[in-house]
Amino acid sequence: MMRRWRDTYESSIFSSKAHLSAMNKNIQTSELDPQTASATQKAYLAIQRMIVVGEISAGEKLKIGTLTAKLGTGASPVREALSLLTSDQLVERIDHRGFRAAQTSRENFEEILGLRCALEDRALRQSIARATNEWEERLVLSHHRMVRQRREDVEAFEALHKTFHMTLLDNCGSPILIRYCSQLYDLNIRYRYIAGQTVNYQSRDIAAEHQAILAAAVDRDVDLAAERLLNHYRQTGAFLNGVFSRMEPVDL
Amino acid sequence: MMRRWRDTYESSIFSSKAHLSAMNKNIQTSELDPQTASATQKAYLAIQRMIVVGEISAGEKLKIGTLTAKLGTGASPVREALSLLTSDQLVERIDHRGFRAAQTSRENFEEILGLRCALEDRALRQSIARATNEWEERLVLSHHRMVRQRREDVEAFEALHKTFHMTLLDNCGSPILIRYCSQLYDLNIRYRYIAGQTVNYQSRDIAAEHQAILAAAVDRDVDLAAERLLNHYRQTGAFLNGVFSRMEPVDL
DNA sequence: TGAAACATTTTTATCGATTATTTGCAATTA
DNA sequence: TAATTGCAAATAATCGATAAAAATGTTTCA
Repeated sequence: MMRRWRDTYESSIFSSKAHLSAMNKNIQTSELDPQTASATQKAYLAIQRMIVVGEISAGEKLKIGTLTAKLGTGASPVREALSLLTSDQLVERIDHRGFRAAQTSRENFEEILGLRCALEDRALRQSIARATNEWEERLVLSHHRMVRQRREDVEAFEALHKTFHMTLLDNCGSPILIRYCSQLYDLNIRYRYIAGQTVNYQSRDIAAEHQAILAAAVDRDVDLAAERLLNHYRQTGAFLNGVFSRMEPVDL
Repeated sequence: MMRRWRDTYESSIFSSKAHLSAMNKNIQTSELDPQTASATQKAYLAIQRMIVVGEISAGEKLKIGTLTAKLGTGASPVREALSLLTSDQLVERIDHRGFRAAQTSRENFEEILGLRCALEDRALRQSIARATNEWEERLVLSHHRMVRQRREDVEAFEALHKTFHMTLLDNCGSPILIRYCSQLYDLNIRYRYIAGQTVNYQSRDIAAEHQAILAAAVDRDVDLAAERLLNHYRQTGAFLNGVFSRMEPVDL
């Protein structure tokens, strides 16, 4: 019995939070349980996480030896993971000189913000234009799960937050666009971690903003949803820019 | 004497055609001569080329063993190159089942075309908005080189064609956007090769279209240049779609 | 004193071999 | 005959070791 290649890909309404970090498809979406995951997968996720949350700081050298020791795996998987992360713009490679965590800068942050707004605007509009009940339900569900999550567990919340935002877009029917949005999301989050999570989300009512975006999307009001989404990002962007202004350039 | 990391990156007006295939920065732009290039670099370029020009057909299995034999290198570089190509959407990876050349389809082609128009429009507008003499001169030069190249040498022409199109965009000041455009360009070219090079460029006067785009860019007429560029792509898109309609779905 | 040349150490890149997984085939069973 | 199971071959993933290159430190000589 010939099994089709594509059968391996599976997607479920009840997708786990682990799916997420893998949304940009550099690694397989299925098989993410610690048992079966390949060494490369584990290394990819581990290093990505370390860079995004800032455990590895910008520009830091990523020595193969150090990483193999820390991750308890060989050089090949680490190397492959780093190659993958290079494509995500989280790691820079220079021939014969190895890898390092991508540099951060004000310009880079603003580039990401601007591109994100442009691409997510497009994706959201297409997503809503192609809306189905199935998508609408997934959206409501992902929002609910995000709301329910305690804010104290930052990483858990961030995962659900990403799921919500990506669910908004994932009905757009354009896998490449989704991938780019996912990449830009991760790059952006990294700056949020740099600014410090606690400081963030103070004066604004983020929950209300999310609720409003959800409502507009469910109403299938394309313009309103897009406006609210971009506003959401731009406000966060302005807030982070304010934080960065008060930081030493070196720390950014 | 402490040498700064970034010094390795260099960019010159007189960039060679080899730069090009590497523009999406998965591999190093410098050090591309066959002597010093790393095994990974060589494998990346070789496999990318084979997939883009169709020597490796869509969906074809990419066995590590076969590739190491063909490229005369070990498994690690091949594996790393394939990982990189996965991020370029030219290769699909499935865990424990290896790699294969990305599938092609009508939807995929149209997705690429649409995204390309959206992203290049943005990039071109930014590029022109930030125009300098230096950029203008590079642009004229890249156009001249493309015009001068004999059409018979398809690969040489394609390289210069890409250089011209990417030069149009590369003043936009957004490395990530450039990278995405470069990726989409390569994905698109692949479909041109599938349609067959000879058939292409028949009834239209491509040279005139290029000339017109160049003129508008040099005049710094943002709207006109963008309109002409998108038109250029849409016409090519319509042409290819016509070709694909007459092809068996299997061959696409 | 300072810069060049050399040697030493560290680190990266690559290879060859080993292990784990999947696939295809054949035998078995309902 | 169709599905299932078990086995063997093929292939992918990973490891450990080696070769190549870069970074660092030391000496030599102007």
